[in-house]
Amino acid sequence: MGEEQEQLAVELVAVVVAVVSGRPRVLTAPPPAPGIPALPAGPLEAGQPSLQAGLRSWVASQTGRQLGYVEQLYTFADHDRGLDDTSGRRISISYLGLTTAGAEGAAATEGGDAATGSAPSMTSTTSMTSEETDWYDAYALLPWEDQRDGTRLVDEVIAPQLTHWVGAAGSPADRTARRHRCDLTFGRGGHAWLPDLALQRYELLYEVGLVPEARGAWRLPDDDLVPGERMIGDHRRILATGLARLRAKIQYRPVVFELMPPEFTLGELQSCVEALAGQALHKQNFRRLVEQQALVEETGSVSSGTGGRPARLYRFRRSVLDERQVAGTKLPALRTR
Amino acid sequence: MGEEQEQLAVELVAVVVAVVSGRPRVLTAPPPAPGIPALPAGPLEAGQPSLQAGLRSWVASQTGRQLGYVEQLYTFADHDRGLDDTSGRRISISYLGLTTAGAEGAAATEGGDAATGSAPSMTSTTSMTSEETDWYDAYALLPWEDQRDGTRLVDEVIAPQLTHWVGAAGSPADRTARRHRCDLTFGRGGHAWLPDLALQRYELLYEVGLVPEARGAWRLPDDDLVPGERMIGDHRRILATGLARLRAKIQYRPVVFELMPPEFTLGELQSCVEALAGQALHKQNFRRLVEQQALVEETGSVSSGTGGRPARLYRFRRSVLDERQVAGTKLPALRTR
DNA sequence: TCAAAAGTGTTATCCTTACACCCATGT
DNA sequence: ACATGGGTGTAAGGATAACACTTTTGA
Repeated sequence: MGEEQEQLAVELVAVVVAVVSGRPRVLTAPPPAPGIPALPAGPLEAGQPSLQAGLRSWVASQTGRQLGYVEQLYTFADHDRGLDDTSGRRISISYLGLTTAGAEGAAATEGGDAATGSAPSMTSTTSMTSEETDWYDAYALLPWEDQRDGTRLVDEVIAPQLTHWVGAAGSPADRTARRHRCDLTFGRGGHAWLPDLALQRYELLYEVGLVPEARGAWRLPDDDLVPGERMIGDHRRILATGLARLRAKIQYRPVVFELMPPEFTLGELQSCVEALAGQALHKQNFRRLVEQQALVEETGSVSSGTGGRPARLYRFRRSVLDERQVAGTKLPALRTR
Repeated sequence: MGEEQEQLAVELVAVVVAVVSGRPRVLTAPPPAPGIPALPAGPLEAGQPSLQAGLRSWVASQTGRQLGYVEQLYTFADHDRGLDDTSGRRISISYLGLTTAGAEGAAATEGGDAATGSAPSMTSTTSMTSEETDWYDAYALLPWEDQRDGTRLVDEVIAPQLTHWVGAAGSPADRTARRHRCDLTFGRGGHAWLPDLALQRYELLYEVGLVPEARGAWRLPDDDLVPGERMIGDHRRILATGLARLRAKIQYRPVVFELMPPEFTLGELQSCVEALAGQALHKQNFRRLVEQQALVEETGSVSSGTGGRPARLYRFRRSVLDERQVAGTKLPALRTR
């Protein structure tokens, strides 16, 4: 095949998620631009036996953390990705990783390519968990994605701006198309809010220019921008991609447990799912669903000090990973608590 | 960030699928090694505004075909990918494309990155559909994936080989693990055959050495290999990835219609889904599902000469693409006809 | 004693799956 | 007439979503 291939720089980017005290967190690396957070990332190097291995080693060296579950997300490579520099094309292969925020991750799980746990870089044995500020609140970066305590942000800030954008369409047909799109992605006009559409929402905001990293003519003046901290380059887009994937995946695969400690109460499990979905769930139905599918088993002991009646402790039935390669874990999107 | 990045070659690979006379077909490019088919592929070039645009132009120039629906599949980049040469690392970004085999594809649909329809290369206006042999029968490449006419191949060829492999495990624990894996991925031992597991099945066969492209010590003698034509490099693995993705996606998104002509009967639609799934479906339920979800609308006319009673013609209700960004198209995997 | 969270029970509704049967055409 | 595929109706079972209610702790 063609031998005149363009030589390119390839970068690995990680969206590593944990849930701490009811909020999803993303692991961030020491930011190159002070004050602007960045995802852990680094160039693909020749010595790395696989993409996953490379990613693991970058995360380890930049954050002192061993990853557990990892899966490939998406490969970005277009020009015009909202990058600050104009250094030509850079290819970013992004991954989604899940851990518990507390302990160091242990064995490698799943993946896609076979990554055995690569040389642990310089930071393996010493538990050099950098300052706790490494775990960035995901909803500080994408605030509109948290719908648990009201929809004020969407109602009062985003919707009016979108309406303005709809009105500014060229033709009437264009206008209806725009309105339709806004209604769907932000769950307005009779449509339900769908947590999975996180990426579409970000892309719409970007297109409308409501987000500071949008470039060129579209970008609105600072006062009109939607709240939410920006990140380096297009890392916020990558984060939205990861969040969307995670929200979708949680509904048909038992991946939540990668975010839980070995023992947990059903309440804690529910609140973890709620944190990810950004939505409250219906308690009884959630419990039934989990039990009915035999995802967990009781440990026998109970957890005290939950504020009320002590709750039974459960552990994940690891065997379902074998039993149910595909059949699925339905943790559905209910609305009321 | 690190400036000492390794320079690498990046390749775009396309799995383009159509369904012709009840069988899924893959578009192949002029093979570099005679007799061994290859997917359309080519290096990423500087002039290409996006990955998708690059892919489209490679497919157009190698096969004279404009793509419609395109989505990113997976990025492969490990050493030891079963490549024939040892020329170091090559990164392959793979895409899944859908078309009707007959006419030239028209407008660009969906994607992920925004690709406007790129310069049509040299082969746009002239309908240079290369010889019909470009469309390779997908089940000639992955024969075990077609379960519609019996399970002889799995029962009589694959299962015995797998049993042998299970027996050759080191420890008893290893043996049960192996058996378990085989039972699940090939739907044996009481488990159902799951069409979505196409990739896992290929990977298992590769690992066991039942496939000619497997390298090194594992590869079994030619007589023990499983039937099925090989492809260049790891293109067969990429094909399996595409088939798995398509089978999964068809169940929750209305992508089948990308494979259908503008007008079709419900019977034709069903047979298309059956071809992809490699499984027969239950007629009445299929019809109800399609109608109930209002995926199609009648055109008013009927198709004659279907062998029996003339069937009503339908067309896809394009508007569902807006209405149902996520909510989904359940075309489920029923068993009986 | 009261708030807070855990946990149980029941009901209506919809979707899935399956079965049996009738209709219209070409040969 | 009969084979072939198109098309309709209906019934059983299970999963979902929503109700209301009881239990056990800490403050």
